[in-house]
Amino acid sequence: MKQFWLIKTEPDNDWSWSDQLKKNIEPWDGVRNYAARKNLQSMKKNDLAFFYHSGKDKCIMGIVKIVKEAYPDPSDKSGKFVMVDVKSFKSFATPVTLSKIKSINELDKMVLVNNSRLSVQPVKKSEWEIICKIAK
DNA sequence: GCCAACGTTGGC
DNA sequence: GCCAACGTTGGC
Repeated sequence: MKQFWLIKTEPDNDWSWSDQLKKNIEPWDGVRNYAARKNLQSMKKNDLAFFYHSGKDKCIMGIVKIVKEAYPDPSDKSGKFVMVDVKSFKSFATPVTLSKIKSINELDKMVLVNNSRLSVQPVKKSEWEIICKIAK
């Protein structure tokens, strides 16, 4: 069964949606958190993930597709952490902001709302569909 | 193995 | 720029 995710990035000093669009396929490296790693390892090829900007924007910019499942992250010397490859999939006509998400009752259980610090989060199918509807 | 102290993240 | 929340570290 296909699963849904949300991955976060800081567009100013890290990686932005426009960078992602330029590159098309890009390894999602640099995750150094065990909860996030667990989620990365649960990702399956062809799963979809929201691409979220933290910091100034605080909105979901679009969707990426997982094109390669978890494999060792070469930027991690300890060899403990993994990364996946993601491919640009769809750009939202209207980015979905955090305040919008918070204003919707059905979305108040989202990990994004309750644990904003986790950088790789699972998203429920129902939540996914609501957000896609908003973004068109 | 517990837990206090510290550092980092991210929304406001 | 502040601070709350959380994760990690390290001493015991």
